[in-house]
Amino acid sequence: MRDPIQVTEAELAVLRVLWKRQPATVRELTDRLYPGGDTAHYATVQKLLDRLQAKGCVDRRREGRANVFTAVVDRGRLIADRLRLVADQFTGGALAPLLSHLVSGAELSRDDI
Amino acid sequence: MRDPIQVTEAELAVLRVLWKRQPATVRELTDRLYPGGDTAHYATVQKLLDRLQAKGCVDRRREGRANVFTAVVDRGRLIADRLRLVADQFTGGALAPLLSHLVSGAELSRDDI
DNA sequence: TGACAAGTCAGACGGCGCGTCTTATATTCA
DNA sequence: TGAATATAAGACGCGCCGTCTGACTTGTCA
Repeated sequence: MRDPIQVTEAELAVLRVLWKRQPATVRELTDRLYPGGDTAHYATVQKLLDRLQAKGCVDRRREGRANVFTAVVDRGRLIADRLRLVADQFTGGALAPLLSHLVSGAELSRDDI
Repeated sequence: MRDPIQVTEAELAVLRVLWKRQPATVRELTDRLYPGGDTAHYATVQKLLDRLQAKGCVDRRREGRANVFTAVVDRGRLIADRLRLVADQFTGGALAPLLSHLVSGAELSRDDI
């Protein structure tokens, strides 16, 4: 099976913006993440996008002289992968035992099923 | 609220042994984790126990010339903390949205509730 | 008692990932 | 052509993690 996608906090911040405003340039993303950001911040976002692309989370498309980025993984996929990691570490991969720890904090559980 | 406990993979391996054979000396743990391990592995386990104690996961008690360790957190506590982190990152802290990603892989969900 | 084995403790090390930043190069347009 | 804007590649510092070394303490037994 494909191995789970692991995303860092800064990378996730980029994805969060992308999920809202789908195709976006580096500049648009930078303006949202670092309002009034300078050249360095711009390059930071670029590097994060590089790594996101390497992880298969993002698609890069040339448009004019700029790159336009699109997210190719959704939030649910990342969540599922993270939960799988937790399951692997704690319950030998079984997902069911995790349920009990969720419902202790969640109240509308019956509706979901 | 107290902040969630974060444990690394090697630290978790120590805890897994402890959860089975409750009070245990460094030697016992080392023999289980590094069969035929030398002095260096012994020291590694010691350092891991140091860090586990600093994180409040383990209790150290002197017995003769040796230290005897006991786990003071259970697996469920660590799982709950990890799930909380996932929720914070992806759903703004809400646990309920995580449920749907669990049931896709788990089948006995009705029994748990 | 003195020497030796066994355990403890503090600290340093290499590697790696993450977020950041610098620099050099390419592209577009007035 | 030159200025503005974008890209691309790489280096940097920091912190964490797992490991390992060495000096010190504690108990045991001839």
